[in-house]
Formats: sequence, structure tokens, C-alpha cells
Amino acid sequence: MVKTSTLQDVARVANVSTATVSRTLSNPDVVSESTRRRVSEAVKVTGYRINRAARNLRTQRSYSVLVLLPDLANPFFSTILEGISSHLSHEGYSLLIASTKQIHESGERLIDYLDDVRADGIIILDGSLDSQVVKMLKDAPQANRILFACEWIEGTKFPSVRCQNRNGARTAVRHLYELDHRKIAHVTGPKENVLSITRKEAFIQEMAQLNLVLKPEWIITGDFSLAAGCLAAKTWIEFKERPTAVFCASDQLAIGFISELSRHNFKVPRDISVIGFDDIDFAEQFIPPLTSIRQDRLMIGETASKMLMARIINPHDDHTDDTAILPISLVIRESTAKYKT
Amino acid sequence: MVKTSTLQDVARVANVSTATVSRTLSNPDVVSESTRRRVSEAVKVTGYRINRAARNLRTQRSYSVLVLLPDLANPFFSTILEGISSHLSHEGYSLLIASTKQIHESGERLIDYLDDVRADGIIILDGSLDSQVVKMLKDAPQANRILFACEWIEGTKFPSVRCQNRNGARTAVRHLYELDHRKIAHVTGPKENVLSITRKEAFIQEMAQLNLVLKPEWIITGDFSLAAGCLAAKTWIEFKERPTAVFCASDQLAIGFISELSRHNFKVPRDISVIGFDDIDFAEQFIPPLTSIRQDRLMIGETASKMLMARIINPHDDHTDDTAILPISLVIRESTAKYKT
DNA sequence: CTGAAAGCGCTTACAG
DNA sequence: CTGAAAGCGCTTACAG
Repeated sequence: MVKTSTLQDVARVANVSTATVSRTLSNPDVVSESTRRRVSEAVKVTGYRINRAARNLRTQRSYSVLVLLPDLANPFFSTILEGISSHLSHEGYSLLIASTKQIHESGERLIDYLDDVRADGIIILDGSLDSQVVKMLKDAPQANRILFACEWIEGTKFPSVRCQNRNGARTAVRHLYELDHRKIAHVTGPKENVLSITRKEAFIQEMAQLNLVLKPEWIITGDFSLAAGCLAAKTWIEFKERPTAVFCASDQLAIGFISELSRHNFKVPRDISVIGFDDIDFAEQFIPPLTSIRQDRLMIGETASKMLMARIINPHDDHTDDTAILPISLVIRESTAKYKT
Repeated sequence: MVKTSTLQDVARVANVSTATVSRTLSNPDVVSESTRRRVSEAVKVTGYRINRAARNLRTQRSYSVLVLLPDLANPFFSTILEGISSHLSHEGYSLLIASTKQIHESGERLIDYLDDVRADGIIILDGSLDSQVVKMLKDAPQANRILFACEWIEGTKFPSVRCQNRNGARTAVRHLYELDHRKIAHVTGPKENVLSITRKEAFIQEMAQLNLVLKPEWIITGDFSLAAGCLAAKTWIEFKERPTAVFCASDQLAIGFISELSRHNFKVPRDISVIGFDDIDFAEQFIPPLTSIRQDRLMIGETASKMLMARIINPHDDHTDDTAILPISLVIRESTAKYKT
């Protein structure tokens, strides 16, 4: 270990007190021009770097934000992380990450991150936390430094950022309708998931509004994964009366679905039109290129970070409009086509 | 803010000194049975949580590791992160992440993370750092707390973890050879990238060993991305004499390649056999399912984390065997097939 | 086995 | 505009 220089060292060189050095660094306007110059010089000479552990202890803040992911290995989240990270680093904050699984396995409590000055706030990307954990978070005095993104927990007042899920599902149905499809199936996400439920409800609603027949078995329960998409395809193949189009609650589902169909010599969109949700990077390169409902994941991340930072920095402000709902858009590619009798 | 209880509070309740509480918590064997019980009780009563900022200042450690990614939005890295994260959390360490781009934009120096007690070590997943930065890292007194994973920097002595890149490339060529392909192309990663170079050299070497003709234009420079794969496909289409098989230096390249071919009505493996590298999740679900050289990304992450931790905890030990090279495996799927005249 | 005490390197209210 | 001083909450060498 090398000895790095401290505020003391700088103060000595600049011939001022440590208080003055500290002020020069964090609030330069408050010191005189000449002092500022002398201190800057001394900082350069000594190669001074602030010791964050010391600052953190003194200010009781960590200048870090924790992002909790349900699953680190899911590429859906990487762009969201990018958005969060870019805003945080701009604000001089660090990004800490953890997965729900790990937290669970290690027996740690999420709230401890806030308690023990590891993080100043938490962005949760997992709406399926168990109710025990949610209750603890809700009741915690630091609850105002927790924010949900993408997913959220029904019946709680945590601020959250998400996309227009209802609008997305309805747009998907309408797109298929306009291509003359009348028998439309839906592959859902995990059963209890808030996104699954929201998108499914909107799907049902739009189907009704368009006066389309919806057989109960046409709603196939999945779980957002490639594998569930494959299973759903098998279900579709078994149908006596096959829907001519399907709205999948995620692109991974859609890709798995199409992939499995092709193994049974069905072709998309010849035999069925398929639309996904998310517009992940692979959607465009898939064969056929996937029609999808696009979420701006970068913006979700940035918005989440901004909203959380506002609460960390001004905890007593009124943060009333605490749900940001970001627009989706329909990206039409080649997996959906006009229905031909 | 709520007042959380401190060591002092616990000490008061247990009627011992703060020193004893601290010892009970960090080194229980050294206190008497009865003290241990009393302290544990007091911890429970007070709901004590250690203040990490205080511990970090006192010990001059952060109990965190920084992972530097070239690009947060690249799904290739998520599983590696999972491996790192799971090991770190097991050791009571936190995971900090940053991207090369951000570091660059914010003007921060990587080494500052070590200097200012934000991180105890750094895992770098980016072998394309500019030479200025590399020089600074090499010369830093904390250089022994830096480790490379996946990629590395030629001519430096940083410890590193990577897969058998040469063996992977040669295995790919041999697989195609055994399927009777004799004209084999190669799409490389980014020109200066150490993985690109290593895999390309091994490719050339194996081609020679098998006495195969290799026209210079059959080596197509790419950059690991889907888009570069598309471009490479266009190049292949233009060839007068088309290779019957291609080894792509990444799965994303392979997927882009196949995708573009299909837009021009070529089919894989009918018209050309394609093998990728990495075996990312999508490889299996692609149409056709992609033959690939598999890297165990979870293990890369775990190994990297373990090696780095060993250096952090025992900085003066002999860490001689400081390069771990992990095995690859050939995963045969449907994008490669017997060559038929 | 335990305690008194020093000190990690900052920030900030207070006084001038 | 600046400085002296307290103190954030721990850990650890030292003494007993």
C-alpha cells in the first residue's frame, strides 16, 4: 500500500486549514480567489484524491445507488442498466448491483443496504419480491429512497417508472386486427407478474372492444423466456382451431415460439403472425425480423435514476407525480403480415 | 432519517466496551461464552447494523470490487457478471459496475477507484483500453489488485482469466473439416482486439495444418456485432468462389450473417455451414439452432472473482499462476452440416 | 478475556 | 472569508 495524500497534506502545502481545503473543493464560491488558486496548486502538487470512506462516514451517505435485478443473466436489463449508470456517473454516483436470488441466498435484507450506508437509494427491477420483503420495505423509514422500474408492486405507493403496458398490448392487438386477423392468441409472462397481468387485461379488453371472439385456451400462460415460447408453440400446434396471430408478452417468448414452429415446419408469417414486446436487440436480426412493441429501455433507466436522485437529494420536497409512464411504439417488421384466407 | 443504533448503544445495553462488541462481531472466538451471549442479545434488542462507512474508513477498505465493462448493453457480459456477483456476495463483498465509455466521459481515472477507497480491486472485461490508461494501471502501486477477464492486454503481467481461444478456433475449423468442408472463411472480431487476433491466428494455423487453401479475402474483418455479421454475409455473397463454411468469431456475428443470408434467399446449412463462438443463450433458439464454441461464462466470472479476492486478502502471497485458461467445448447444432457436392 | 484510548480522513457549525 | 475543534462510528494495538 502506498500512502496517498490527505486533506491535511494539502492544507500544509497551501498553508491554510483543512476546513478551507474542504470548502475549496466542495464549494469553491465561498473562498477567496487567491486561496482557491493556492489550494488548487497544492492539490496538484500532492496528487490529492478525496478519501470517500471518510467523506461517507462524515456525511452519512454513500454516494451510491443499488440496482436490484431479478436475474443478472437476463439481457433485457442491460440497456436499462446503461441508462441508470450513465445518469448516475454524471451525478458523481456509483452503481452497485445485486440480484434478488443473491440477496435471498445470503440472507441479507435489502433495507440493510440503506441502513448501513452502502447505498443512498435502491432501484428495484423486480416486481415479484415476496410480500414479507415488500412489507419490510414499505414500513421502513427509508422507504422514500426506494423506486421501482419496469415492474412495480400493486397496492404500494413506491414511486415507479414503467412503459405504457396497456397501450402496448392494445396497440399489438390493433396491429394484428388491421392485418385482418380475427383469431388472436396471447402468450403471457409469469402468472403472478404485474406486467403479465396488465398486458393480459389490456389484451382481453381490446379484443372485446374489437368484438373479437376470444377462446379461453387462446390465452397461454408462459414466463417471458425462450423456453416458454417453445412450449406455447406446441400448444398452438395442438389447437383444433388455430388462431392466425399471436401477441407474445415478450420478445423472448416470440422468438422461442417462432423457433419451435420452424422445427415443425410451420413458417412465420405464412402460417401465423407473431408480435412480441420489448424490441430487444435480437428482434431485428431474427428470422423473420420480429414485429414488436418497443420500450425505450435507456430512457426507463435514465428516468428512474433521475427520479431517485431527486428524492435522495431533496428528501423533503414534494415528489407528488411519482409515477412516470413512458411511451411505447409499434415497430413493424416481417413476423406479422396480412391474413389471407 | 432515523437514528440507527451504533456499537456504543450495543455496548451500553450489553454492559461491555465497544471494543468487546466489535470483537464479538468480527472475531467471536476471542471473547468468552457469556460475553458473546450478552452481546448477541444486545445486538438483537437494539437492531444494530454495522455502519460500513465507519468500518471502511477505519480499515481503509471498501469491501467492494469494481467491474469495468466495455459496454453495459452487451448481453455477452451478463452471465459473467452473474458469476462474479455470486462469488463476491458469498464473500460479503459488493459489486460496483462501470463502463469504459462512462469512465472516459466523466474524466475519471480508473485507478482512482482504488485510491479513494471506492473499490478494493478491479476486474476489467475490456482489452481495448487505450495505452495511456494501461500504462497508468501498470505503473500504479495498486496494480496487483487489477485483473483481466475474457480479454487481456498483450505484453502486460496483469493476472487474467480467459477461455481457450486458440483451441476454440481450431476446434471450429476441425469440426467443419470433418464435415468435408474444404473452403472455409472466417469473420473476425474488431481488428485490434486481442480475442480477434488470437482466434484468427489459430484459424490460419489450423487451416495450414489441414492443408487447406485459404484465400486472403476469405478472412473478413468484423467487430463481434450483429451488424458486422450482416456485412460479412454480403461480402460472402459477392465472392466468385464461395467458401462452403464459415467460422464466425462470435455468435452475434454468426446470427447476423445467417440473418442477412436469409434475406437474400440463401439457407443455412444448405448453402453454407456456419459456426459461432461463445454459445450465448440465443444460439440455441436461433433458426437454425447455431453450432458454436461454448465458453463457460459463469465459471469465467467466478474464477475471476476468486483470483482477485485472493490477491486482495493476501496481497503478499505468491500469486504465481496468475493466468487461468478455461476449457471450451464444441456444441453441435443445426447450422453446420455435411458438405454435399 | 476485556477496556481505555487513539485515530482513520473527512465536514461543518460556530466564532471571529 | 477563514480557522479551531468536534465528531461521524468503527477497529485495533496496548496494557492489564
